[in-house]
Amino acid sequence: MRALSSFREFKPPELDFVQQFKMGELVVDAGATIFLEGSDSPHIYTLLEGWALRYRMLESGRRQVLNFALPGDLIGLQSVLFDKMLHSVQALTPVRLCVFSRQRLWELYERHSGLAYDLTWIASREESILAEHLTYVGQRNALARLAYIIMHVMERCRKLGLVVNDTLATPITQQDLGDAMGLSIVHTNKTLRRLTATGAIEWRRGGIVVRNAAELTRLADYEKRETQPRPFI
Amino acid sequence: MRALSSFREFKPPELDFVQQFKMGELVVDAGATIFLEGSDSPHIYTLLEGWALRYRMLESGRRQVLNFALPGDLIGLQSVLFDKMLHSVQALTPVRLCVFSRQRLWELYERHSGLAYDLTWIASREESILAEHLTYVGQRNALARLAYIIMHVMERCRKLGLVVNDTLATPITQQDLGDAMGLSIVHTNKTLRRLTATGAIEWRRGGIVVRNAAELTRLADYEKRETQPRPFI
DNA sequence: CGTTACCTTGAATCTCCTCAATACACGTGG
DNA sequence: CCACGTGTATTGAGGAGATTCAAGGTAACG
Repeated sequence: MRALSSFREFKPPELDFVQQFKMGELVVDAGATIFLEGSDSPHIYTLLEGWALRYRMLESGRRQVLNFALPGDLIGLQSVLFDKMLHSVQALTPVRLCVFSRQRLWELYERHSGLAYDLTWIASREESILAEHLTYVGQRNALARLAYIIMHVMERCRKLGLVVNDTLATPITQQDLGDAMGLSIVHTNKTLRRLTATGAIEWRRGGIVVRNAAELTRLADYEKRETQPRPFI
Repeated sequence: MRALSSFREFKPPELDFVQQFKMGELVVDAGATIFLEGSDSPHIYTLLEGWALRYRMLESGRRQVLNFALPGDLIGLQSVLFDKMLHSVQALTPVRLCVFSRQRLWELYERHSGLAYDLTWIASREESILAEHLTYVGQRNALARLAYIIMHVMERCRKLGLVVNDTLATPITQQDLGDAMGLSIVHTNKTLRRLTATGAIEWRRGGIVVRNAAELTRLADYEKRETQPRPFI
């Protein structure tokens, strides 16, 4: 419930609306497909707990990971705006979802302009994340790409309190990282070993440790672009 | 004025609002920067005439072209939602812009839920275009990437009536294409020559001719994802 | 204790990049 | 009208980075 509100305070009527907007909860197994590209679902979700993956599958068998979905993330907005989903979403762990009705979204736009604004904001933030990924995949080498995507995930998880002792427990595999940054699994592995060798991070089965955050940022050749949301007045 | 409405019919009150929402027109020279990354503008625009480029510049001098802006496109929504632009926008030709006030956007959300919905829709469509670009840059080779980006531009321009006799007059350079698809200028050129040699397209100074659309689609290894907007009820 | 998913490493190959040089088109000023 | 500068396109050569193929190794799980 608080998931959506991670970036601002709700007003009481908004909270009421969101509360009755909620249709229930759904729990899916690890590995299950939450949305299939091309499908048309009557629901949208917010992720309450667990990890998920947004991706596009090609006929060749190749996969482009678009982003990771974390608690608080809205999933399936596209199936509201378009007549079908344009990417798939898969659970990486057992996942708990909050279910909303697609129908009642019209009401949201008519009665709660603040929440409508938030939806535009969410869509636009997703866009800017993809823009950043695209910039890395298009313009940087494997080492910088992997350093970046690890930074990106760590940073988001840090804000959610999922990072303890600079350690993040995550179901992400090297295959996932490679598919996100347009690298083969072999090159991903070799580059990840190089990255570990610098002492910036440690890669473990089921976890990532950041040993030297400054070095990681440097290796990612990261140019900070801090943004603040502009609140709805 | 009709630019924004390219995808649906406006209701009379919405039309009224948009009409008085407009603050005037702005004309900029070819090469001028419309938005600079990191800046904070009190205006947003729609492109009425001409070509523009959305891109991110890196300190290293490399550039990632995110997308091309065409007549009807909204420019600068990010400066409303965030406290700054996260990419730059540059005019490729002399450009005519319709200027709107950022302030009055709140009004739009409060009084015209249909238009608010449209803004979310626009943001989400931009996201899905970036997802498709990312998929190409991440998963396909130079030939498919270039075939794709040319298809993409031609398709959008076709809908705007800018393509006559399968020919598009465009200010896009090989450098632009390369920066969009993450390829060096040299490799872009060589691959473009190969693409021309197949007979699929013809590359001219200031123009692209599609000689064999089916072949171009095949070379792009394109998997069609037709979408319809879901109208606001 | 065997199966499965994930990680690791070496070798050969190829795509794509950088460097370098040249050609072509267009506009400007002498 | 021609010389010149500038932005764009073209081509060759050499090399770095990434891919594919192939073969193991390791941890988790029933």
